[in-house]
Amino acid sequence: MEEKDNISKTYNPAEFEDKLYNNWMEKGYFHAEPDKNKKPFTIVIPPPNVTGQLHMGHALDETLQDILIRYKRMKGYCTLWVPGTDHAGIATQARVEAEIREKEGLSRYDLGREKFLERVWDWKKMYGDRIINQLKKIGSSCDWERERFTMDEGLSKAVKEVFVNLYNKGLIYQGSRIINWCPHCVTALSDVEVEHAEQAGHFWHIKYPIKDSDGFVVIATTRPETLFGDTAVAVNPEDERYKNLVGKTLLLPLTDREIPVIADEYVDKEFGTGCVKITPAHDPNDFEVGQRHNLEQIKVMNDDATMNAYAGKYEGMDRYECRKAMIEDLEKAGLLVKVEDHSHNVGQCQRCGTTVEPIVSKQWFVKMKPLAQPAIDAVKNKETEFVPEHFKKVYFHWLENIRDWCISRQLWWGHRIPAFYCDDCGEMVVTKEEKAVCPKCGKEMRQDSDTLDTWFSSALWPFSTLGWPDKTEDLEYFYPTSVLVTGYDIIPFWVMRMMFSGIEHTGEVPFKKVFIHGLVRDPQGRKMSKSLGNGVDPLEIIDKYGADALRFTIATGNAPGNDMRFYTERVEASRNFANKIWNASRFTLMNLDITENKLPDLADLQLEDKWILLKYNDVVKAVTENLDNFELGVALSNLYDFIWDNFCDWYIELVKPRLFDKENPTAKTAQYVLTYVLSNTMKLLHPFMPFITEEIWQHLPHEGESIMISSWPEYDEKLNFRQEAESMELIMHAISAVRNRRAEMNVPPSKKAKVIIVTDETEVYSCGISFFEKLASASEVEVTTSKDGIDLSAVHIVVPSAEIFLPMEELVDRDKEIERLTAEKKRLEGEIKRVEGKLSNKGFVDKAPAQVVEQEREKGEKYRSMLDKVLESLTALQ
RNA sequence: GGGAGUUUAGCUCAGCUGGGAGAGCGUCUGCCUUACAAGCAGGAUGUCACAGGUUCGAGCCCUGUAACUCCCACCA
Repeated sequence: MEEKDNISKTYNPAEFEDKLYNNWMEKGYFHAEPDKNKKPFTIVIPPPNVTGQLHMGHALDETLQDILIRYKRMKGYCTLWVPGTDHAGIATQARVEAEIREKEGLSRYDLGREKFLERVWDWKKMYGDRIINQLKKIGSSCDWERERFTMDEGLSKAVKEVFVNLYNKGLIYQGSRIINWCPHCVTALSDVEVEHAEQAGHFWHIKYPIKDSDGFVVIATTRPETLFGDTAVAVNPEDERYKNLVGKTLLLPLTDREIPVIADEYVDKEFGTGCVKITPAHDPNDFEVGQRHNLEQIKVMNDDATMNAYAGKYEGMDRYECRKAMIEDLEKAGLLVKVEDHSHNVGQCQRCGTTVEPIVSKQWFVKMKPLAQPAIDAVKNKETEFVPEHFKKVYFHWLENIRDWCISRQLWWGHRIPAFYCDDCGEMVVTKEEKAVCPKCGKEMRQDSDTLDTWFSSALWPFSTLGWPDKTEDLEYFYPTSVLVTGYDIIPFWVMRMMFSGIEHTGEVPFKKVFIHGLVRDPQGRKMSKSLGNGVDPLEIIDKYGADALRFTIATGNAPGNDMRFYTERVEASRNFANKIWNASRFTLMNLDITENKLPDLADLQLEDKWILLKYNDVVKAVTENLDNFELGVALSNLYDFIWDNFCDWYIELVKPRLFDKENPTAKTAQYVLTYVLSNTMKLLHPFMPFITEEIWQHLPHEGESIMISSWPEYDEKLNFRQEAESMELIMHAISAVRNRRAEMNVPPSKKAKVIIVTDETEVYSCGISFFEKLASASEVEVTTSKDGIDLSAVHIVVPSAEIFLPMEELVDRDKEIERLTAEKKRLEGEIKRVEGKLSNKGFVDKAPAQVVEQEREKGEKYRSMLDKVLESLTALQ
């Protein structure tokens, strides 16, 4: 829209999106500083991984946040949207390791910790901006001056502070527990990082000979290779079959070890053989049994899941190789009783899919129970509310069943655990300092080589990004944040952990609302994923259809919290909507010779002006309310309907005769109304479609620099032209009815016909004469109160307020007309019957609200009067 | 074994606190009407999963059933 008379005929977003975004950035509209005269509205972005590339999930997440932020900004809040990225420990490290291995054939151990970390930082510098630039493409109005990274200096400080605090409170501890070990990533994982999948496996029944006897017991196992770590066989104390075995000694097959038979409640008599091999170092249940019976823990695997020396001749084999080999050996030795098919749940590493090994290991843990309770209470007390509300059930379910959080990772990329050890005396110190000296022997201490779970730093994101632990002005003003926007899949990883962290460390909930959305799926309903290759690249969509079209698609067509399927066809429809807006604006601009944007003198307003202003006023109210209730999709469809159906299809058409008639004194009024309504509608639409709305707003007469810092339209009581709008709608209804009849009779628009309107509302219909001429292809319009002199066998249309006659004799097919009127008669009779049924129901009349009853009465009257007219017409035809 | 969600037009989905079933896409008819064919006008298509219940009135509330999806869970 460079020049008023040189506006491109179709919407071409590539021409202006980047230009507008850069301008917004240069002007500093995204930046926020604490402003005591305004209320704060804060969102922190769910930080995407530095290694990541923008996908549809991000596009959805960012769009929703941007809608809220832009809306609140226009509403006059001091709005801050904090952007940033996450270091994503495992993912990033794995990525860089793979690259180095591929290009140089080296492993991270070849490089050493320091050199390797340099390489990761190089990688981060190179690719860290990529995702940020992609976020900009969809129009995100983040305060880029405040961009943060989970491993930058300030956030690292917060991480240490939290670790030391929790340690001092006894909420962080080190312990040997069964953890999930990924042999591929070579690190411990927390429970949530393990995904369970049903897998077909086997149940091997193996004989364990009883010492000094010919007897044996049979145990059933799905994991025979852990046999080398067995330190007992357990039976249920109530199990009569095995009572006399308890206390006996068994010979562990393939080894020269002896293990006892013990009794423990944990064993289910009904399952398997009723005898369970106990491997405390490789199974969480066995671990607990082992604790109760004071059994030795024998780890039989190395960190890469190859067998260690305890496996004897199988040492060095991979766990599955070993399994195969030992089963063969057991069979040869006659110790294998049988093999059954058995499917069971197997844990897999969320990142690489490798089957995790439960393994006993010394790790750091966060004690969860004391932290979980306040986080549960805060949601119960509505200090933080979920939208949609039902997601709080998921949240409660997690927190109520929570177990301690394993936070140490055997990775190099991440926050190093601030614990130091003295190699001489074994002393340990936890401190925020960079270095530590042994308090006992004065020797320089060695820092723990492990790093923290990435989510440990993410959990602090809402306050660490605002300067915590320092008491900054930002923290004071912007915290707690207003809304957190994220997908339901991330509730256990992140939402929950931010909640208890915020409450524990700042004494306040980190956000007042959690706005949960669903997942973006492919047209078959599958999750979009790299391996399936079914992902749609948001950047390609933006290139082709524009960011606004993508945003529209994503923000509409589904309810909050539900998954959505992504169809390119829907983006096309969205782009078409943008094109519609574009052309309506072109039309407006082409017919404009005013330079001010203001409401015209209300006394000059015509019927259609009042109608569109009322509709506009209604849409202001609806959109505002829906945005306040997080019903973004509903708000957007309010705008879609208003713009397309009301503004374009009706108002522009209604106003054309005036605009094109230079003599018409109300032509200017129409220009003012067009400008006012269009310009304000662009404001309402701006949070959803920021680019096209800015572009159009700039070309219309306006005040201020940019639509994005203009003020949000408000409902205006003086535009509430209810009665005039009703009159206008009578006319519109009649026009539609005439169009309908003409279409049914296949009358081309070029063939004009006379229209005679018989009505009591002559004043109203007289106002509508020009509309009938323009919109209903009328050659001449006569408005009268009497049917005298009208040929009643003409085409006859009955609408609630009038009867309309189209004297087009050559087109009237008598039989068809009778058929149609008979059908209409039937329909009206049906309606009348329904209404009368209702009204004769005493229960309805007595109990339904008076207003509803009155409505029914009016309907009844309307139908009866229409029926009379139809009957009259039928009589005349026959 | 627990928990959650979904079930509405051919497809994908809306339907706010219960008061005559909607949109987009697709489809059919007619239109290149000086903003827009990425368009205009008009049309067709639904036992709102099923069975009960509450109510004057149920797509919406309650109970149960079925199908699908997802999450959680240590039966070796």
